[in-house]
Amino acid sequence: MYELFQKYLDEKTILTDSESVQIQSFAIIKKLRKRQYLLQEGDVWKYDAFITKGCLRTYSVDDKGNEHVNSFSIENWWTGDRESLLSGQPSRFNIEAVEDSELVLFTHENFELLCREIPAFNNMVHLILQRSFIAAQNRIQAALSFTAEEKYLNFVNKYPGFAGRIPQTMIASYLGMTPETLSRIRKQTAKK
Amino acid sequence: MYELFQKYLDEKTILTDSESVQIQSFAIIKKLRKRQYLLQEGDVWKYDAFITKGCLRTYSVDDKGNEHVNSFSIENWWTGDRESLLSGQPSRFNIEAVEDSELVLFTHENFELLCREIPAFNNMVHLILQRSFIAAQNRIQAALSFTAEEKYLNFVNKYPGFAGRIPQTMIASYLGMTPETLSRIRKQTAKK
DNA sequence: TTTTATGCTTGATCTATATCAAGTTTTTAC
DNA sequence: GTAAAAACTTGATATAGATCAAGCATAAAA
Repeated sequence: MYELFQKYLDEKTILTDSESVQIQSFAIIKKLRKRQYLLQEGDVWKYDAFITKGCLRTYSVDDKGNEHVNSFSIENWWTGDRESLLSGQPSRFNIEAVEDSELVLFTHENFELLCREIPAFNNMVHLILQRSFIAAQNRIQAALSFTAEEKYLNFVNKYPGFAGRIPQTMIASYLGMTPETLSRIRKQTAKK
Repeated sequence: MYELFQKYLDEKTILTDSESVQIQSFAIIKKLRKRQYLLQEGDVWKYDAFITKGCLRTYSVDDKGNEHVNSFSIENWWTGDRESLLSGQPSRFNIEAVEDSELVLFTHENFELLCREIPAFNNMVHLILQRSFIAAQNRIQAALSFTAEEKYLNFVNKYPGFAGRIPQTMIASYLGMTPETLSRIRKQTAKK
């Protein structure tokens, strides 16, 4: 479904026809069934990945064997492991499809070439990165200063629709609480 | 002390003489005494700021009047409020000098001009942003999954030298715990 | 140098959330 | 369509860290 990515590009940038063609020529379409992995811990991540359909989760496993959900990504978002991409080191993360999903991949080499040759594309990428950073800052603040209930309400408010399609266990992990706590919070807030 | 910024540039990029001159021509030197503010909540932040000497803290104040330290920045780092810069909206943050400090400021307009005209400069900025994002991701993980002791040890390990020059109250706030808890942790870990 | 403010430590108690455990509902797989 | 596996709920108990309070140490100010 490359058209969905094309639509995204059209919304975010102004490209000439030949630029659009060049971008498309590098695109790799990838489909994942639910529970399939896009990336597994220990592998080096070498792509820039845009999601046209579905939902993925990025998580790590700590020394004690506990999973920690790092992020969710749905259609019209990007995913991947920026740290592994930048360092060339094996990833600490797993990226798994939460639903059947479809992606548009670019090898990072090609992606960088597009950034160099197409200023509008470069600007778009830069803007996404800035927004990601700002979102990360806000999440730090929430993680450090919110109560469990505030974290959940903030999450639902910020990402409406996520709560419905992602298992609660994963959301609890993303918010840094146990599934039991999340279950109790949902019960309480439903009352109000 | 512009030379310190020049030294930083020389380490991070390769610039022609005329590019260096252009960059310097936009630089604004700013000195802050301890406890002076670089930015106050409600003001719009319009710069890119590099610290050549000293230490600053970025914090916000929540509804209940509690301060939350968002970040510390020392010499050879950048500071500012990216959210306000990007959105043009009043900042939620205060940036205050923890020590007497010296900075090199660029108005964001000039900074963007430098990014557009000097590819090496643009690459450097892009790299800094990527690293900042990765650091933010790691901090999220620490905030959500570490115990108070792990948070402190991780902080000391990651930023040796910070612990000595920043009041514990501020470090506690940065790590999302009370000063009392940090004090007890320091006592425990000192024994070992 | 003395005074005042600020930051740090320590103890006693409280509370939000974790953990453990068992039952129920929903989803997946054959 | 039925069995097995996940996911969710609910209750009882435990605990890390917060809060409250008071005294001590260090640094700024006068």
